[in-house]
Amino acid sequence: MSLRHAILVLLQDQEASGYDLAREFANSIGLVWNATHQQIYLELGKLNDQNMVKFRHIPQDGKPDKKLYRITDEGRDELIRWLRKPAAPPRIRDAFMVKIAGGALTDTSSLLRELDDQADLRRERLSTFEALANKLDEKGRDKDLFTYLTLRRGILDQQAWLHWADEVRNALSKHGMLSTSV
Amino acid sequence: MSLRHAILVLLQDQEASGYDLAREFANSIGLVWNATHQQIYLELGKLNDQNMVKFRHIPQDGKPDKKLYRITDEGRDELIRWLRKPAAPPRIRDAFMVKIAGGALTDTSSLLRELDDQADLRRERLSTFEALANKLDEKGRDKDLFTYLTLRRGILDQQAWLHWADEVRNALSKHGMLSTSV
DNA sequence: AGTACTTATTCAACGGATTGCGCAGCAATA
DNA sequence: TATTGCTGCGCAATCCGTTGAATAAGTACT
Repeated sequence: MSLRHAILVLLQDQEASGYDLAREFANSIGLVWNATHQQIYLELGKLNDQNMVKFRHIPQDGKPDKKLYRITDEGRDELIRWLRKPAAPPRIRDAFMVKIAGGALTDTSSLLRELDDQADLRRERLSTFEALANKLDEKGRDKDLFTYLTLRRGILDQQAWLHWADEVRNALSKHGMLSTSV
Repeated sequence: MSLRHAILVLLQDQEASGYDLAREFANSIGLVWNATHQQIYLELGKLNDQNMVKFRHIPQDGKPDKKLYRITDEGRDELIRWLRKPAAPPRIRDAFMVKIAGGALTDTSSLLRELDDQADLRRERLSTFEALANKLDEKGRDKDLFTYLTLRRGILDQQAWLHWADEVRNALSKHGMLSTSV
C-alpha cells in the first residue's frame, strides 16, 4: 500500500496537481509503480485528510480549475519513516508467465505470436528508457542519480526479458519439430 | 484476475488439495504468480460453484480431512479460452524501487544496507531456481520444457537484478564521497 | 460541422487481495 | 512439559484496485 509514498516522493520537489501526477505515473514512476488517475485522486484526498499534503485552489479560464498539492512537514515525516523500514518483496503477478507455465495446452504457434507481441512492447520500453538515460548522461547524471538508477533498472529488466524470449524461441522451434502442435 | 487460471494450470496434471496448491504457489508457480492460502481456498470454492473443478472428500486419521480437487472438462475449456486471448502486460509495483526513486531523502548507508538485504534474497532465489533447473536438465528437459522455461525466466531476472545492484553500489560509493549523507 | 483529443476532477459499483482470527490434532524439538 | 511447526480447512472485515461513467470547455483535425 505505498501508492501514498510514491505520491509523496513525487511531491518532494514539486507542487503538482492530480493530473500532473497521473502523467508522471504514466512515465517516470510508472516504471516502478503504476496507478490510474482515479486511484491518485482518491489517495490525494486521503493524504489531505491526514494532513500529509495540502493544496491551493487555482482557478483557470479556458481550462478547468485545478488543485495544486504540496507535501507538508507531516507528510515528509511519514515518508522518511516509511523509507526507514524494510520494503516488502514485490508480489509477482505475471499473467503471460502463467500461460508459459501452462504452455503444454496451447499450440506453439500462438504462443510464439504472443511472445512476439510482448517482445515488441518490451523493445519499445527499452528504447524509451535508453533515450531518457542518454539525456541524463549528457548533462552529467550526478544530480538525477536516483532517476538514472531507476532507469537502469528498467533497461536491464527489458534486456533480460528479451534475452529470455530468444531462449524461448529457440527451445520452441526445436520442440515444434518433434511434437506436432494442435 | 487470473488466480483462477493459475490454479487450473496446476490442476492440469495433478489432483491436489488447497493445501498442496498453497505449497506450490509458495514454490514453483510463486515464481510467476503468488497467492496466500485464504485466496486459494476462496477461489477453489468459486471454481467449484462454477463447475470448473470438482473434489472428492478424503478422510484421514492423524491428519485433518482433505478435499482433493481435479479439473473438469468445463474448467479445461475455460483455461483454453483464457490462453487464447492476449494477456494484459503485468503491472509493476515495487516498493523498494520507489525508495530508490526517492533516494535523495535517505542516507546512503541505510539504502546500501537494504540493497544488500534484497540482494541476499535474490541470491537465495537464484540458487533455488538453478538447482531446480539442473535437476530438469539431467533427465532431459523435453517433457518439462515449460517448467524449465519458467525457471529460466526466474534465473535471468535474478541475475539482472544482481547486476543492477552492483551498478548501484558503484554509483553510490562514488556519490557518498562527494555529498555527505544525513 | 463533426469528431476526437487534452486538461481537470470526481463518484459509484464491484471484485480482488490482505489481514487477522479460529479450529484441530499430530510430531518433533527444546 | 512447553513450545513450535506442519497438515488442513474456513470466515469476516477491510482495504486496494479496476472499470465505467459524468461534467466542462478549449483546441486541432478532417
